[in-house]
Amino acid sequence: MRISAKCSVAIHCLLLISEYGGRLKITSALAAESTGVNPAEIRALMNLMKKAGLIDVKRGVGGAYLMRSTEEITVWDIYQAVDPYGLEKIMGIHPNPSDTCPIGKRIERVLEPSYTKIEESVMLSMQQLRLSDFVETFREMRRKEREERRT
Amino acid sequence: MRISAKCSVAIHCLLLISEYGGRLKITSALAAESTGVNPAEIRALMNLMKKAGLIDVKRGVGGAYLMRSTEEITVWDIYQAVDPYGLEKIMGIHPNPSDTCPIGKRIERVLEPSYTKIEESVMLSMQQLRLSDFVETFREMRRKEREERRT
DNA sequence: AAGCGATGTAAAAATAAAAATTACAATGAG
DNA sequence: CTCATTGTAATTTTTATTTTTACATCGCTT
Repeated sequence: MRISAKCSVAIHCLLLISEYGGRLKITSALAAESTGVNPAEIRALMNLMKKAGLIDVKRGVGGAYLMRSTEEITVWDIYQAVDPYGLEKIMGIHPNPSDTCPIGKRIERVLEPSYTKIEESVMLSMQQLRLSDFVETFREMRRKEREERRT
Repeated sequence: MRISAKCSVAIHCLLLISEYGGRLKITSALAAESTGVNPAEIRALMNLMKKAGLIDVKRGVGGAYLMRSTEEITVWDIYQAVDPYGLEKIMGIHPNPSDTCPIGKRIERVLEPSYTKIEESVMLSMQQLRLSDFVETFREMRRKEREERRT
């Protein structure tokens, strides 16, 4: 799992729960198999989503369950739960500017307001994407594939 | 320079050119001193911006110069020049999903359209931010500081 | 209440990405 | 021709992240 695919893995897990949670018990072993990611990492990820109130994970018996409808879970909710400092990765600020140079000593404060704007627009677009959108895309995809096979 | 501060360093360099390029020759050594980043990295960064047509860098004699007005250089221009794959860092997709699991084998295609939307919104907000905005913020900041000192 | 299949989580090890450094050929003005 | 400088490749170092291992804990089930 390079360059933070955390959010993708999290969505993958949520889709497993949403689409197969009724029939199968979604354990870390099952999700690990499906995602290709280590069970311990899956457990850590699931645990973060549990703490954020998105899912419930049963100890002892095992299994994960949605705590909200798929319309009530946005990508922003997931992203925040699972990779809270992720956004800083696109726009980090260099840590050792000169404190004698007029630009250097102000650069952080000069960049900050604009970076905040960018982050806000990411937040906004993530808030507009819901787990239900992925569910629909997935189901639509299967439907089409089935049709194709019939022709 | 951790977690891709490339864009920040690039903006820092452009501000040096814009604000002090008339009086000083902006060399990699000078920019390295001001940013706290290695001269070789500065040269690489400047070279990328040169290739993107944002600045001109004189070989032999040295020095960097803007090729467009500060209004005509957006953060998106800079970001694209300097860190073209940067956006993938916020939303990477896990590389080894199961190809037998119904979710696993479709996950990449399920995620992609939404991720594209997010990237487009980042692009849009970066396109709305110009180098001139940073110049203004910088000058305004100095002006206020001078005023404060007078009281 | 013992067994069992799970989770939660810490710690260690491995891996990969990114950055810093070094080095030097190429450049072009004077 | 000299000199300060760029362009760039190669190497080393550093740091972040992931993977793995391990095990205490949990709570059904029998």
